Amino acid sequence: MAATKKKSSVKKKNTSKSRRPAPKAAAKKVVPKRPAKKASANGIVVRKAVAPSLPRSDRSELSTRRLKPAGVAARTDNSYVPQALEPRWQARWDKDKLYRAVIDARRPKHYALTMLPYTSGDLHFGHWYPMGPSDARARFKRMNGYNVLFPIGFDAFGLPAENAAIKRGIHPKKWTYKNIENMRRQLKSMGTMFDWDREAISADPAYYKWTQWFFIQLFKHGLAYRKMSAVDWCPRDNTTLAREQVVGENRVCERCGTPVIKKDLEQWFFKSTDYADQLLDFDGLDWSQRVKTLQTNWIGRSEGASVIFKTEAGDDIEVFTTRPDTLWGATFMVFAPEHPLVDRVTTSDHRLAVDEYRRQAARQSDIEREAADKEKTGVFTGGFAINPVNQERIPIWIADYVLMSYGTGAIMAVPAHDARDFAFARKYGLKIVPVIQPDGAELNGETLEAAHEHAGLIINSGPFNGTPATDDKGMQNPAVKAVTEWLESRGIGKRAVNYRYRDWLISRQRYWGAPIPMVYCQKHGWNPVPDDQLPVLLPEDVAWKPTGESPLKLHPTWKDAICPVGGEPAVRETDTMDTFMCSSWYHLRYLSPQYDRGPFDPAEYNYWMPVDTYTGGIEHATMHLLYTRFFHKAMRDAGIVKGNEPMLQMRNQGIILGEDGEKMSKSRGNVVPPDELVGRYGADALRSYLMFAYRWQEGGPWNSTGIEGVVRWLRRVWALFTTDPASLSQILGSSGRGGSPSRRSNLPSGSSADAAVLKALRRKVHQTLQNINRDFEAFEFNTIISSLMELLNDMYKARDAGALGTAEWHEACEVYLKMLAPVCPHIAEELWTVHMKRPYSVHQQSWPVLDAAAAREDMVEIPVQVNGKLRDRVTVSAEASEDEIKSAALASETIRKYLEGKEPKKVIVAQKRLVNVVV
RNA sequence: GCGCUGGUGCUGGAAUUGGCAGACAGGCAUGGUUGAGGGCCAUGUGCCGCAAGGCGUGAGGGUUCAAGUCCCUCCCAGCGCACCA
Repeated sequence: MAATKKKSSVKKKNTSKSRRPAPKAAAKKVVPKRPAKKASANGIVVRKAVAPSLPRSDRSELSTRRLKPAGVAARTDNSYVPQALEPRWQARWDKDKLYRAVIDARRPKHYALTMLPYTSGDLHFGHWYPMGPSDARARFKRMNGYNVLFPIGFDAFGLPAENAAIKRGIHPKKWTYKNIENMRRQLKSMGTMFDWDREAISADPAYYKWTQWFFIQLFKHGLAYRKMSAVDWCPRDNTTLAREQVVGENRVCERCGTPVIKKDLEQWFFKSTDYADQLLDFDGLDWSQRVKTLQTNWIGRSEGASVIFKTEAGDDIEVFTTRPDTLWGATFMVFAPEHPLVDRVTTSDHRLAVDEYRRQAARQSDIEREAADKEKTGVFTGGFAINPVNQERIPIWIADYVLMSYGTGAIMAVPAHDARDFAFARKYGLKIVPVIQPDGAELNGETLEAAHEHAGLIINSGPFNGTPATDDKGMQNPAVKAVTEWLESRGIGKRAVNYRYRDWLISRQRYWGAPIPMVYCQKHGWNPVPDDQLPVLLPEDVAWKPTGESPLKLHPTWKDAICPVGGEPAVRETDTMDTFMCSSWYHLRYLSPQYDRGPFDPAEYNYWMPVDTYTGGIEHATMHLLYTRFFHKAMRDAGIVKGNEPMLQMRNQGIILGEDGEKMSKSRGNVVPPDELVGRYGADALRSYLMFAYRWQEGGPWNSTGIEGVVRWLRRVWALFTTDPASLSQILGSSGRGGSPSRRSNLPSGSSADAAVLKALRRKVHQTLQNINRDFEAFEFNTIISSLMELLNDMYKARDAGALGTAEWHEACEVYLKMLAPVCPHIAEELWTVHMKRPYSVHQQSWPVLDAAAAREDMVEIPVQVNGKLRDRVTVSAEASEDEIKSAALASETIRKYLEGKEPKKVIVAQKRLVNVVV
């Protein structure tokens, strides 16, 4: 995925909080939280030693009352040292190919996909944050019996790599592949279950061969075309950009923030607009409303009518309007300055002014021209048009608020009911005729102060007077519908739909990308390179610094080719493809990265596709996520893939900000380097902290003290499972299967726990399991960790109450480590395999089965309210009837006191969970 | 302007379908353990109040026995789109 670097300001949380009195807020910003501690250059607190602090946790354990006599003084070598055990397990899993995913028709498949990283050099929190939890969830699915494919690869082509390479004077290829090596190591250090045998790199010839092949398929199906047009050009990166890569009010380059300019160029486009309506259909997609809305707005569909006006000379002027019901109020027309009919309608006495205005408009940048608050300007052409509904002769103006790029470049202006037209009419003294009368008002064009853009009854409109018009645009508006049908019956207009969406511009005048596999000859025009000549290799001996010309064009021989049709000398296309083309199909390459008879092995496709869950950033909503949907639909129509959508379920994580609440960036010095944190706390701690500290969809600022919480938790986990040799032997002793939970282990236990303690322990275990099952499915990772913390706290209490050595204790330990395994794969493996001596690997165990009956409470504490206010609680059996609960509540002395002898008006027993007494 | 999110203690955040607001952590405070420091353990910690008690999920209203949750109006913040006819 191409890295998106948006300049937009970063989200600030807690609005209500930021409204607090200024001094406090200011103080909060300035005063460091931990004044006494030394901070390193990157803002991370430096402890005395980078290595884990020594066997402290153990010692603390020893100091607890119960364990003191246990005679474990020699245990100091047994502390939790993630730095030692994590790499050991990673190597073992790797060696054993533990996470290799192969087709297995007997098991249900689960394709878990996380957005592939861009090869920018270092893994940062932008990668950890989505990948850690995605990995945990993939592991959860795997333990639940799914055959899980969780692949990874690298988005390796593109501008950022090329720019970085230029800056350093290294060849982009060298730079990129060096980064990949480093990133691979970092991804492994996270303890992820990626199937490395399926790794795919978009800059490998074996990969881009098929990217090129897909281009040719699009071309063959009429979906790739070349067109001369005014395209967005980044003057700094020296390349064209897709509409989607131009962002913000100031229309800047999405990567470098430079304002883009327009340039007339002949470029390759994909006809993505053919799929506009299908892309608006999210049926069957479990995606967030946010992404669906972003895509819907981006496509910008509007329904209305196209209406044919005539010039006095008889030329047709087609306009698009969402409000054909206001046609009778169209008192002038406005053309975009570039409109082809401008020359023909302009009269000689207005030519000078018109030409001058057009020159000015052409000189202005898009930014100036599109500024919404700019006062509208325009000039009269001297020409007139005939309104087809009432034969009125109306003046034609040109103005730069009408865009050639939307609709037809000409509009009918209805000043009485459109704010822009109104402003224009008032400024230039044009006629204003109201055609929609709001309830109880009498609009007058002379005195109207603002356009009336709301509902009312149609007036001044011949056959439609009296028709009610609503606020709705499109055919939901009865007036629009009626007028459109009338226009159609008379042949002067028809129903029409317009989109904001543009075709996808994919040509790039840069070096580091997949060459566009097309050849041009004078006789046969543009033709695709034959399949047996793919890939069109990207040459390495090229001066790849951007000059504005495609670097490949400057190569002495590369562009020389033979026309595949007639064999004449021909020229290769020297532009490369937008990297978003590479990332539109990477999920398919993962299926069979070595396959060379097609982009993917059909057998793999049939088993694994579609993607079941997709995770990644929302910043790609109108880019990658829209492109890949378009790509899939186009390839479906070409018969290459199946189904309507490539990714069924998607969840988007938020962003981790720097500790100062600002977006992490090197220049701000607030970047938190994951490698350093792994070195200090271990991957398990980092994984679980990132899950615990935020609502995953929200993200938030990094907090270097907050991580201490999960570090403590993991030390306590370690301590519980390792400090007491008695518990260890008993766990081993009862580890044979078939031990019914209620049966005591027959090993010497010294257990003093009573049945209630054990029952409560088992209840808590299964309640936790129930919650964790639910939370994994719902991507609610923070409560998974807090549930595990809660259970651990209860296990400590149960241990202190003498639960050690019982079957319930054994079950709790086993279930605990299985639930911990997806979240903290290393510590769970170590405790499971080494300390509990259970069969390697914990990651190949099946998920614990929920005992719903055990999770149920048998005595419940029921809050009793009087008039909705909590006054007392009564404890009743979970089986108690509503009547029994009611009498128990009314028997309470506290409640009787509140009743003051009166009879309650009403007593509500809510789902056996609460009693409310109404007096 | 339009659209989508969201607003809960000092902080991050919990709260299945409307049913005990503040789980779990961080921070802070007090005590214990320790040669010291760190670590660990225990207890406390929404706000007001001496207390009884009252108040409390952005603001105001409504529905309901009961509202963080549903409805209406508004405010604030983030993000997206934006002269789109």
